[in-house]
Amino acid sequence: MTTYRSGDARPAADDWLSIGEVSARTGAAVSALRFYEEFGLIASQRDGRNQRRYPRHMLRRIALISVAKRIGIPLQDLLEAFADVPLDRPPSHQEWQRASRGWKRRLEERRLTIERLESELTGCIGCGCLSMKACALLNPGDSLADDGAGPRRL
Amino acid sequence: MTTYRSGDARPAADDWLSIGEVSARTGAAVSALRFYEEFGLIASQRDGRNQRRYPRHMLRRIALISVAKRIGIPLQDLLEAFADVPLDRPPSHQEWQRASRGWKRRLEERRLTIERLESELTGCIGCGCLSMKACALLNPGDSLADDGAGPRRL
DNA sequence: TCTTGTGCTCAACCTTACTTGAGGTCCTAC
DNA sequence: GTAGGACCTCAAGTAAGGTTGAGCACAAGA
Repeated sequence: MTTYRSGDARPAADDWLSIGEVSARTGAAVSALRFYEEFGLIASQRDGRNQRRYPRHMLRRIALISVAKRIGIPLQDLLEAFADVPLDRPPSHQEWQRASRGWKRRLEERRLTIERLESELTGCIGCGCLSMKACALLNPGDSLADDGAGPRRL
Repeated sequence: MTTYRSGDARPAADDWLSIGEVSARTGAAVSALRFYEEFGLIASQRDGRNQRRYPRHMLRRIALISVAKRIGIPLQDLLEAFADVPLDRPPSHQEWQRASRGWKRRLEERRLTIERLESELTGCIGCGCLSMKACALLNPGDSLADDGAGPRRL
């Protein structure tokens, strides 16, 4: 992984960061940043030497991408989540708010799935009933056949 | 996707299910079940015609795998999570409990990450401060350089 | 002048988690 | 007796999310 520490390179201008600096400050690999750019999730401008320069507001965007990655949200979804957040200038308060509402919806869904599974593990397996039929989470479509030989008690 | 409806085939014996039946009852594709078996996550016996037969307790295991998949837990992790749950017989109450404790730890970690991100979106972006420096979640390593041109207010 | 550091492009490769396809076996029904 | 359905194996393909490597450019320092 080619990740460079910030300080190895001087900023070209005060408000623009090199790819190495962005990598050091966000924890995203240089190659990942180029990949995100190609994917359309982030954007950069080029300096006189054809090197990428990132405005500071891109750091927040990249940080959000990294967090989303940690919890397994696909990049395609991020593209939609960021749809109304501009790439070419610092987003306004309203723009972030609009985007964050979409984010929250996605996060909430994910959290609820996990919470259901957690309570299943406590309330169903934990209690020892081991019932497949009674378990709404493990039978999402509720479409079990009921042909005999049901759940067994130990 | 080759998923068969239960009822298309008759069970060979009351307590053993064919791969098609298991697929219909768990929602997992037939090809996925074969893959899980090769991976070591599930197991089957063969009947006289070399066809897979699954004991009923395997349904629960597969259901848990499907749920874990929905929340993005890698199969490798499941292998560890299931390490002490036997494949060859219905797991005992204690065995499920031991395994479920490991599960709960993993789930809790994931849920906490999501909760932190949710509260960030409300408390930080939502409030409009847009502060990169003050945001613990977006700066996990807390390793930001502090070279001027800080977060901007709108 | 030569090396080192940072950056560039493009193509190939990698891992995870499966799916698809080719070619074959049984069994049942028409 | 042949068609169809469910199953088998093994090999190859796919999509996501990158990483790695080759080959090159430019700038600064020893």
